[in-house]
Amino acid sequence: MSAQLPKGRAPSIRDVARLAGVSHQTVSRVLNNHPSIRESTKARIMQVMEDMQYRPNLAARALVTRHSRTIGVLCAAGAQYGPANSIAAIEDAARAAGYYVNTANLAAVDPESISGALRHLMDQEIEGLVVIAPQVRVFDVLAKMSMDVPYVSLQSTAAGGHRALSGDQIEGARLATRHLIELGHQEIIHVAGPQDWIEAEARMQGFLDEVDSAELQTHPPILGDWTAEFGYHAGRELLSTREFTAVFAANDHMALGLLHAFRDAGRDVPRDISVVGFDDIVDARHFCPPLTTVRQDYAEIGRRAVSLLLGEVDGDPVVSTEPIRPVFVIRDSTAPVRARGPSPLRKRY
Amino acid sequence: MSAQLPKGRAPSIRDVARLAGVSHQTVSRVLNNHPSIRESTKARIMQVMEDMQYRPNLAARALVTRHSRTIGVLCAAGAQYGPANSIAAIEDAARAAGYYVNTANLAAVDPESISGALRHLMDQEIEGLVVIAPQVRVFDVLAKMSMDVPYVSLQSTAAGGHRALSGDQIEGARLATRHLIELGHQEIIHVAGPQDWIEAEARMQGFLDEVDSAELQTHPPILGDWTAEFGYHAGRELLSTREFTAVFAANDHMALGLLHAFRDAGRDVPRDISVVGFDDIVDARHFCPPLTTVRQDYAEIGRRAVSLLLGEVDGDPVVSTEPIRPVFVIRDSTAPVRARGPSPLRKRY
DNA sequence: CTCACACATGTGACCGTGCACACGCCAGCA
DNA sequence: TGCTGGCGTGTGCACGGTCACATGTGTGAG
Repeated sequence: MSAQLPKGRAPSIRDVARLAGVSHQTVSRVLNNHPSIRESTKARIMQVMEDMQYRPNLAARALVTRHSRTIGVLCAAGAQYGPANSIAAIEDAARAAGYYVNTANLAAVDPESISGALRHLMDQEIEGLVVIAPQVRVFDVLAKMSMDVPYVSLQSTAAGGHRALSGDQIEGARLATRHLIELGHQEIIHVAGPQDWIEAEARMQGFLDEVDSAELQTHPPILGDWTAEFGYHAGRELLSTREFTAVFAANDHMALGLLHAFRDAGRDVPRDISVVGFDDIVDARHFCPPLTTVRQDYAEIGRRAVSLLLGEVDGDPVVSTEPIRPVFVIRDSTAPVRARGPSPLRKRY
Repeated sequence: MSAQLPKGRAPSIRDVARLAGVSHQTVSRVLNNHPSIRESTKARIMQVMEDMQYRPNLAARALVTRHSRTIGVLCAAGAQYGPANSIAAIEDAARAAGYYVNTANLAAVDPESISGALRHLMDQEIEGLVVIAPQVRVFDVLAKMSMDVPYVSLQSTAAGGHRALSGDQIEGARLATRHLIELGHQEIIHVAGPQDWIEAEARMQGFLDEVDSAELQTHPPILGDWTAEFGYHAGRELLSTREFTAVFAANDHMALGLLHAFRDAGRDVPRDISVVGFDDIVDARHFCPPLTTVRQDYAEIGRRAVSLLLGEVDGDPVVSTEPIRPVFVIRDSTAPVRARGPSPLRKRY
């Protein structure tokens, strides 16, 4: 039997208190499970709450405690593979910890929209912030705004005052590059991401490191925009202007475009050209040919971000910052370089 | 010169009022731009707000008005192409209208997590809800929970008490199917989505409608799970058990898997088999071959959802429910059926 | 027997905002 | 002159929680 005293309003702790024959404060203590409450009282109150379908009013609680139990997510490119997966994981982990998540997707990355989105989040009195906006620019704005909540950035490098969390981009890129080198490739082109993306920078760094340590000639990387469309045009361009036997693309989408361009030009992958991607998006294994790539566990990164942030919020230190190692996945888009044959490079040997 | 009276606390309307030499209520009136305020007073108060960097406290406002200016998004499969794009658009549109968005991603679709996520959203006193969870099951739970806020569902059919918004799935499927029929295909297989997805159902319906009206023999559709992986296995299976010249896949990912399977088996697309997808994901034009598919404007659907919802919330009726027509995109994965040649179907003619 | 001290509970103020209502003032009208 | 009514503004309370402090009760030590 449910007793609903108030008509339109949802029941408050005072309504519960009245029915349970206690003061509102005692009810509050039950909610915050304060130690010194008689077990029988507690049980009775909880029963009444159940009956009335009582749900605490978050706004009221936030007003007085100045804690919203909400973490904010600032995200550029929310529809992209990595971010989307991280966000889903973040929400899941946060909800499991009793936290709410509020996401602000950046439509553009000008300072105006960044600070707008940030204010939007701060208005909610968020207690922590996850930034999945791997452009350098975003952090400049962030620095200016003197954030008074802890924040964690994903897919970027650590900088003043916050933690950064990401797969080891450099290591991933080195794995990919080394693989190509071990297959005998000497002329390797890197199709990178946009210059101001921190991830793009790291992947390029890994590539250059590895090429250097193998003492190969370095080709200037091509700066792309992550899209398959760009990969396609870059591929066509490359075929007519450069000599190479392998391409390392900074993500799988661009790799897809490259495959397309090479196919259009009648070049066989991997016989004529080897291609490596990055991310291991779910579709990558069904590309033509199935793509050799570097797998990143974006969901894990999201989960870690939450536990790091919540640890900081609740005071726990949390030090499990063991790197998230990328996994190299070999499929059919890479093969040993051909010593002979109608290769575009034949004339050089 | 910024005058900050309170030390730790953020300034409240009373702080602003004190500095401006008015009562807190007058400040409140400025915030809610009440008509009868002297222009000079208003200007002075706004100046003080600026100086103090005043930001209204949403929790306090929500507490008293019982309006949070937040809309909730309940979402299954948030990392999928369509939903991710819709969500980004929803957030954008909502923010532009001064609303906040709170997203709850469903990890699983059991009644338990659905109602949990829903309660989570209701706790925030959301004023409207967008449901992007196209499984029938979700709506059963929703119906049971006697929602007291208006809600709009995306990618599903209208049912009791709420509006539904989606691209015209049936029309899209008919376009795809008709295209194949016009190319002369008579043995067309449909690889559908999961049975309990409303979209999957609609696409299948469109397919069947069109096949019926062309008086072709109907093949039983194959029920898939939207993934490329499934498409791949389905493709292998099909080749060994059925006779057909074309496949209509209920989404692009499954189509990708099909392409892969056919390629592996040495069948040429589109020469031997035509394939049509659905969604026009950004990568589709770089598939091998570039995929003929049905484009859906998920962002537009998201935007419409917001304006519909906000119209209902604010009392405006808003009737612009002109259907969102899908666009059929012809690329290279479809071709006229071959009258002769080493087709797997030759023996039937 | 009394004092101190935990335990279990109650009382009242306060968080920042909006709302209902009251107030003073001035204009228009009978 | 007095009454009405709108304008611009102020006063006090309510919203639903939490916090600081007060209160009453039992229990063991001195």
